[in-house]
Amino acid sequence: MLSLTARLSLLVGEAFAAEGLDPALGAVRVSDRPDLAPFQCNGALAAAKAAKKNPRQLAESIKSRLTEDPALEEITLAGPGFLNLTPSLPFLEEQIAALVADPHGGAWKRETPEKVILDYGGPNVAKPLHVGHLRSAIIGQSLKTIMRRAGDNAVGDIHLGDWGLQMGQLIAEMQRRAPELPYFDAAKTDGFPTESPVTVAELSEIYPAASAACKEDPERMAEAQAATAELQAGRPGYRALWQHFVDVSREALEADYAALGVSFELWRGEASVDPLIPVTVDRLTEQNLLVESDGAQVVEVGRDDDKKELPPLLMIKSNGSVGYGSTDLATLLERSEEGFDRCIYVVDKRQAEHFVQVFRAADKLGLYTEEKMEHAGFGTMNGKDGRPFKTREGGVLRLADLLAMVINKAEERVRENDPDASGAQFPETARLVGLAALKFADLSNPRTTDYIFDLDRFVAFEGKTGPYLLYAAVRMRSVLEKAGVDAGEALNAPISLSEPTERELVQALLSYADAHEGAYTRRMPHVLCDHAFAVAQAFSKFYAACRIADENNVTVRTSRLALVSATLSQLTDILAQLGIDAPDKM
RNA sequence: GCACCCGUAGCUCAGCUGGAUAGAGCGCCGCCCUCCGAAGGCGGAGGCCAGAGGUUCGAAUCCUCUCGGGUGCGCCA
Repeated sequence: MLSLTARLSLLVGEAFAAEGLDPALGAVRVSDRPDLAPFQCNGALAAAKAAKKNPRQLAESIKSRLTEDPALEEITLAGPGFLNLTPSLPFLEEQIAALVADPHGGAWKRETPEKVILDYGGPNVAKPLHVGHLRSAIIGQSLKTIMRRAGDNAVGDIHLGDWGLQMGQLIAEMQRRAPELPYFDAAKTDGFPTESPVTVAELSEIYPAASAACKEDPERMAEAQAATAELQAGRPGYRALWQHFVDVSREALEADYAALGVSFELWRGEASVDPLIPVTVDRLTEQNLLVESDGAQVVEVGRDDDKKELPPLLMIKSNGSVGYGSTDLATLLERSEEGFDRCIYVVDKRQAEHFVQVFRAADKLGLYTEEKMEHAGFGTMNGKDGRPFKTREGGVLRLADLLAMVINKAEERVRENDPDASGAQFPETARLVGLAALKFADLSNPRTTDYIFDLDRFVAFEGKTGPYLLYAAVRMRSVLEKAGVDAGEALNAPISLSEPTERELVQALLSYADAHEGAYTRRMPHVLCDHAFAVAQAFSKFYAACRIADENNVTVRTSRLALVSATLSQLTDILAQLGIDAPDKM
């Protein structure tokens, strides 16, 4: 449904149109001066500039067209031509009633839903998830849910990193450590053991060792590159060993993502498109897009108007192996066969140039035009030194460790707060509170900016935090329960407004569509976080100022309960889009 | 070297399709539980929006330059 500002914009827009001006000038927004009026319209200034009229005079005529409108309690003129608007109580009551009746709960609705593929995984096989993966997973999951809420058919693909040099590094390292394993017998073509020779835990030790060895020793690097090429060429022993790596890693990853509440509809990886690489290469060749350069096969993607020379997309490396440029392009070919309207990559923003290369190559190949593919890049979590976050020991913080810390802290807090210490629900409550803290702390930062990772902030439970939102939701549920209202059901009683805090809460609720649309179109969950916080805050003020369940006047009581019910339902809806579940109590 | 991003309150950050007195949270000071959950509410102190020019009736927001920080720039992903 339309937000309150959208409704008011229509109204004021008509007045502008009646003056022979662009109705878009009637755009109404939340006021900078809430002391004067809750809403304002600055269109008269812009209109006056274009039409070379006196802004104050113009605003005056707009005002006179609206003074009698029943939707407005007051419209005043200020300064050079600002219009200050106060919606009338009956109008607000009518709007909140419409919101309660709205089948979409006041959320924004896309006119033409799209099929969207979101790529927000990208974890590497053999590497445990660390804090760097948190943003991709949480933002991607949130965007997916936000888009679904708007009506899109959105699916997530994990896009496992299972096909590049790191696989060759692992194989080469294993070969040095255990050359007697059958996987390294080049003559052997089948009958490999079904049991993995390594566990995930072992892999997570082997990988960094292999990576470090390659970094300092060119000979080791050469071995790894050779192994990568052979793996990709299909050497049976390597493929068998690789499959074990993938299987054990996937099992661990499934558990890790499940613990985070992040899901994927597609569990594909770079390797799964390997058969499509020759197809992609053929197509590129047919269209004369593939050129030889320094022994490699590349696609030129630079343009004359580029401010900076863009390197070509590397399709086949000089040693015959393929990298992520090739797998990403082949993946787009695969996805194009199933069809999508939009493909969004939720990946570290430092990859921006890579995606420009891939998108341009896909465009040249005729798969999709560039604007159908987006790189929704996100900023880095930095340490206090302004550089990518490292633990005190200098390593990366594992996601599982971070989760455990946050949940432990939440459990301490949950225990303190429970006077009768019944305790049965502690672990689950603590898990929900901890997850909410973690997710909100991350999502409330704008997607694109880097931010300082502060552990204390991630485990904070006061102020603008996930637990604050949960606390508000829990109190709403508690009030409804006390009054004998089923919290799960919408309470369809008329809402009438008498107190200022009720009015403010209603105004907050009626801006849901704006926040949802903003979060959607900008791919910015933090916009929704801000709205959720504003709603929770408006509720807390209302709760502090007004009696609800124990209000004597039955009409007022019923109205307030209905307002609480509407608030709870909206807050729950938003939390779901942030990937946050609320406990019953906390 | 070239390109991109950032510099807003003590701290962490919003606001940036130009509009009135620049917001939030934390921290700090003071107040509020004989009444629905104080993980809460109310009030207060705290800012030449990095600096300098420019465009405009109007600039944190747009343009230029300077300083400071970050990131990226083909065979890692």
